[in-house]
Amino acid sequence: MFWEDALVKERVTVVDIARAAGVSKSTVSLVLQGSPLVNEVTRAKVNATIRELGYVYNRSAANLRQSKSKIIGIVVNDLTNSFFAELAVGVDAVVQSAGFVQFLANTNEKIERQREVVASMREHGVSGLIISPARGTEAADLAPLVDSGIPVVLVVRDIADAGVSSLTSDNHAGAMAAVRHLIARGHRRIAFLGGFPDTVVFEARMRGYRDALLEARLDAADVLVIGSAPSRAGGVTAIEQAMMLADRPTAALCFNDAVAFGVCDGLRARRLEPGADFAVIGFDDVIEAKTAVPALTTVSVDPQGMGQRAAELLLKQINAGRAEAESIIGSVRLVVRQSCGAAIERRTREALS
Amino acid sequence: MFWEDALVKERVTVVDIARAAGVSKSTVSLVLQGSPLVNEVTRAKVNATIRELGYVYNRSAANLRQSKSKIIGIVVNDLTNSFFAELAVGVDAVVQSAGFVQFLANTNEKIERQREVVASMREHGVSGLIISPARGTEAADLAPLVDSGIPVVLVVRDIADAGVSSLTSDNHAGAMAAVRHLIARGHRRIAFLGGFPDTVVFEARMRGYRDALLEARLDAADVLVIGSAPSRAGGVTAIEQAMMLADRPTAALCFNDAVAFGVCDGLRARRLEPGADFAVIGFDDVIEAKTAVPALTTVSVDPQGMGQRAAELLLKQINAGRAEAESIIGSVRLVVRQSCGAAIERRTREALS
DNA sequence: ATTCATAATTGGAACGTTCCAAATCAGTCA
DNA sequence: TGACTGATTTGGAACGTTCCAATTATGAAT
Repeated sequence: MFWEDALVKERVTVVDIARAAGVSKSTVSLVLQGSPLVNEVTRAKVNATIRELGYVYNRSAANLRQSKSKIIGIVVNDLTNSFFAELAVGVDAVVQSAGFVQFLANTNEKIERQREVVASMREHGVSGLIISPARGTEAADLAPLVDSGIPVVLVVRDIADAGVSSLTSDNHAGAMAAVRHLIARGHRRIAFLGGFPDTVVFEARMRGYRDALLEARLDAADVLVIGSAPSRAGGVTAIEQAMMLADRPTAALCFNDAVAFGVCDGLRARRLEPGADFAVIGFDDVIEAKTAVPALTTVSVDPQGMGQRAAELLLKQINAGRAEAESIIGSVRLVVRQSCGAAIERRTREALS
Repeated sequence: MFWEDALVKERVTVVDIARAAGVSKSTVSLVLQGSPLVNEVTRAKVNATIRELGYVYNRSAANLRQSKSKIIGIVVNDLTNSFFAELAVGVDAVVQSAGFVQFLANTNEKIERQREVVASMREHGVSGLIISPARGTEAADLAPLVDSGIPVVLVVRDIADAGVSSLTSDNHAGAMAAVRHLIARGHRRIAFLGGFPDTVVFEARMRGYRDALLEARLDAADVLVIGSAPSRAGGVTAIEQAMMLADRPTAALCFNDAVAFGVCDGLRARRLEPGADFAVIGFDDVIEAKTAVPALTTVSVDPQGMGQRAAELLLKQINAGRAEAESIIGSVRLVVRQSCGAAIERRTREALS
């Protein structure tokens, strides 16, 4: 074992570079920032010494001086859900290319946790924040952030009167499209399964479901909407409950894809084949939706693209200084695959003709 | 529209607090750090003014002064894979409780991207790094990090001679256990499906598979190991290829759960029921494994727990200054559920008796 | 030679903390 | 009273950048 003395030597700074390259620290700083003011040959010399001495830029110092950072924060309420994981990679992709790095925190729907992480991010001087707020978050919770002029963009769940930008999807229209499709396929008893009833997303999707039913003068019975955790496990319990009903549904729109997968699982547990014996439609279009069997018919909100757009919106606001809050409602489209039984029906129809 | 003048006023700092509370900035600093040196009444007074003026601590400044931060970095190669998402939430949970915040970056297996994010994290002065290295990462890629004394813990994939701590799982033993189980259930033609053959994880699991076969004097034909992307889609293609074989397998150990789900999908596409007509075993035990139908038999590595342990190991090293590199090989256990057909066999056996 | 413009470089004062050494305070004891 | 405690408090110099204003070098025009 050696004493590794080399490790103990102190950090190399711009003045070390300056001394070694025979210029002033100001010049080194200019080079670091890629300023066009410095002469090509000195720039080369400086860059050479930087490499040679193994200099690493100290962003803490820079942040302190300029009172701004190349950091953005992203806080989600459930990273375990593919939807949010994909959202995060979408964000990551664009912030990385912009030379930013992201703090990521998971709140697990705990509002206290959220308060802590947001405070911590503020102390670290994030330049902006993308947040999918935990259930029960109020405008007041975001106030300190927006008062201090930090751009915030809400994703997925909007908060009324928060005065910040938001990026949501057209949940109402998506749900309507899905239910209309089921009705067109001949279904008359359609359930709405999964999700926490006290969220604005649930509310919007459920309203879309109901409006489509009403439009077709169908029964929108309360027993047919069954809440649950918005997870695969929640889907299993929701479909079980639905199958207890005296007058069983023959199709369901699910709160999200995770629930839809759970519903398929629950169906199979009862020896029912999703897509053939029961139509199921999801919401989100997570990556597995395409490859699952049966492939999931779902309302595509493109989580990764949503993350990208959120990040772009945030960066725009950061660069613009203080920008107007804008609310974007992303459009959404029904992508018809196997799980709603459409393909099977087509096949039988073809066989008959 | 108002001109929101209030927003423009500059940041409040410790000297503002000091002035307002009638003490020196040193005292305020002491209070901030919870030092026992300060008198209770002044502490209270200071805390009051802090709240009153809406002070927010500037960690950039503190980091600069103390040349250390409360930031750790975590870089994963595919956040879209539930395994890594869960790993990340495990890490998040423990670092958050320790008052740290995490930079999270996704490399998408791009080694260039990885280089960039690691460099960026270094500039930001992370106190430690948890990394699941991208395919093809070499010890040399981590050298600058370890030379500068930043603790690093490798997760999932170890790198030979990197001189850093690592936390992997006993892939060889897990694979053996799984295959032994299949053999005990009467299977004789067992495939190994999915994964990139040039990774150490693949290598270890495949060796375990092979050793179990050899142990039982069974044929370990090369055609039965079929690589693919370690994803759901990869699983679909792998099983398709396996079913092309003249002498088809009746069971498969899959590289990971994502592949296993894909294999189930592919089986169903051919009207084969996983668990009844074909036994499949996964690897990882991601959260959906339990609720899927059929519930997935899999080798449990507890990704979230793994993230936690990795974070604990890292924090230990950070606190200890310079610690010995330790390699932990997490133990692993086969959790038998439905997809390997065990339950079904038991049922038929019971029916016969 | 002098002036002027332009290009390139530079010293030094910030930024908001922490931390050391030193100073002040309030008792206590001779 | 004065010296001696222990408990609190406090200036001021760092930390590694950036940025302003000012300086020097270079060359062209007079």
